[in-house]
Amino acid sequence: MIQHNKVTIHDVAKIAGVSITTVSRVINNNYPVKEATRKKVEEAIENLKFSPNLLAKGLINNKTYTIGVIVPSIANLFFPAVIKGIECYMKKQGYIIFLTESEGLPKEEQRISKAFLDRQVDGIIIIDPRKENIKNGFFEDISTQCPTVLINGYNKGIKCDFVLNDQEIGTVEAINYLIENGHKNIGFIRGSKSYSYDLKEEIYFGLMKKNNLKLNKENIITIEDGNSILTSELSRKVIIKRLKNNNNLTAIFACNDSMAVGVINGAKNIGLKVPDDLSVIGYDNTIISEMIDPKLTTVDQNMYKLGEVAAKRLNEIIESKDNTYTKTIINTKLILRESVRRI
Amino acid sequence: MIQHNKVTIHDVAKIAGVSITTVSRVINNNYPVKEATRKKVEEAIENLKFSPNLLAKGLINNKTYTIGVIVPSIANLFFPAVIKGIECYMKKQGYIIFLTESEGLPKEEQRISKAFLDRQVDGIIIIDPRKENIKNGFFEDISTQCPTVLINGYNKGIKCDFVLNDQEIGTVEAINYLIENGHKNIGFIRGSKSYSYDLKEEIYFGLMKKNNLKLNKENIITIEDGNSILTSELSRKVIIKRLKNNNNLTAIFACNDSMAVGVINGAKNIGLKVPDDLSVIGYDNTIISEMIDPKLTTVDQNMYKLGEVAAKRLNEIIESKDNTYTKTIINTKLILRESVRRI
DNA sequence: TTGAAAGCGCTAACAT
DNA sequence: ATGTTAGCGCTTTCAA
Repeated sequence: MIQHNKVTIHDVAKIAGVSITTVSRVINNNYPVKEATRKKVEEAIENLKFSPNLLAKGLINNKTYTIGVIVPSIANLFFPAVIKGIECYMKKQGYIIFLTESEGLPKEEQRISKAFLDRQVDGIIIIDPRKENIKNGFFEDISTQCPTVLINGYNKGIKCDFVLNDQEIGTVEAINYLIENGHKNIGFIRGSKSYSYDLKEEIYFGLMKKNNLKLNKENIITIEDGNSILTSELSRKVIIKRLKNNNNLTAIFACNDSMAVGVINGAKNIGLKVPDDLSVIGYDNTIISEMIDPKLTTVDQNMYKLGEVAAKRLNEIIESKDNTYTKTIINTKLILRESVRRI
Repeated sequence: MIQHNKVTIHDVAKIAGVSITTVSRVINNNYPVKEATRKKVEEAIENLKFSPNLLAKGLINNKTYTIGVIVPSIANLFFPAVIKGIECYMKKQGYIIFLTESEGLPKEEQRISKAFLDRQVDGIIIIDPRKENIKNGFFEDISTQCPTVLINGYNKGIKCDFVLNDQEIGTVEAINYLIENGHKNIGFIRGSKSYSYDLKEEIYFGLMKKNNLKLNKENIITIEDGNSILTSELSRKVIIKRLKNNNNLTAIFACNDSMAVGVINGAKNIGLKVPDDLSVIGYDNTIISEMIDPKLTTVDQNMYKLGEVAAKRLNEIIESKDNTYTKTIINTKLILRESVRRI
């Protein structure tokens, strides 16, 4: 590619017949410039289609109007909503976003964070950060070098800014809803490794106990990959096996919508009607919950707001309005649709 | 936020007791350095946790290892797959990606492109670029300033690099498949404004004619927004209306999977079984096509590959291996699942 | 109101 | 093999 010689502030100065200092003053409008001079400079800028090199500016100002965002995967139904929330907010502040996928690998999170730092980003947001990197102090370290906000990850005693959805309340509401509707034999389907699944399972146990409902290990169904393109299909298969074996369940709580979809399809496959024969409740309120038949009753994670609030918080840190570490909880909301019935 | 003083090449030089030039040489490994000196420098780098400022490097080298990607919307089922294709390829080459949403607005595409240029990106990829900005020469102009590749947008006579999926063949195969399966009354559902819908409709008309099938204006169903969260629901409503009015259709071609899902759900709502009473074929092969019941027969757009090929092409341009403009067509593939039956 | 000059952190001749 | 110096494109003292 033959690179055109980029026009610089020098070219503008030459054409306008002034010094580069004056051009800079016109551009940034931060020192008095005689009106006539300003006109000349503005014309030169216009004619040459000059636009300042932000690398050079960044080098001096220690400000790039750039932030970095790390996400496990973008080809997924809910992370994009969070990202959208971040982007909409930051865009208004004049920022542009580096977006990179970690594929859920702790080492990748580290590599990417460093790549961001090298590029002098003004801030970093990590969506669904790996527990490992929270616990080992990696993000605490990054936080000291650059404003950082973690979305949907948390560990006590770690000095970082956290923004979380209220998984606890969300899960409680969902499972209580099943119980209130007369369900006693409630299954629980989850992915293998994530703080989120552990937390939800804990709550499930607690509520079952509290309501004197039968706790059966067989009712906990775990699939390997809870968060990929395969999740729905894995869930479908496993649920068919489970229901064929021993179907005493009247309802299932799924840790996310993809699993819920798999459960619904699996139930259909073996001739069970949802919600007539089996009630299903999901988590996340992704777009799929509107598309599936029956429409999915699920917990709205408020992903967009999660992103927006994290961005807002990041902006505060960047602008030094606040230098304490905070933990912000975003409320969830149970969305009633068609996949749960009263028995 | 209290910014720590960042450690620079000077600090390393001081600690190692050498000049900054020597440090630079060790880092870039491009000039001979005595082994002992190298050791000293490497130790200093290690101790200070030095990492070079890429703004400064970029300023000199005219190379930022950064590319910009513009996409209409990220909260969508198929763009993320394209982006993933781009990211995976570019990541291997050491690049990092600016990702920004245009919300389908031509002015935004322009604003963002300029923001990228100001940040000295090494290249730009636009997914689903607005026709307006192709035709008015905007992207042609950008192409002269910076390596640029357009995905799924095209106009004759415009000097740009294009990467496209073969919508023509894809549509022909899909509709022919319906015809081969004995369908004669075939409906067509589309969004309102996009080159893509026009093209598909044209092909639909052509094939119907060619096969002496009845062409009925009523069989063309247009919904306002073909590409948003609302698409599926809009399609569901409109199809219910259409089928209730006058149901002579045995099959429907949907311009994308979201519409197809709406059609399937609408059919179910009024007691029609898919594919027993109505066959449905989609376009895109998004994740939803596997999740819906029945699983959707659709055209695989090969979104990942689309992104990958565009990235590869961009890389070629950046590395000056080629300075002609090319048009690359990615083949599509009909994916047979469960939503079409022979009659 | 304007300009000269130093310098942001780095690289690359050029010199030694 | 190593260091000195100019300079990438810009901002900001300082001086005029």
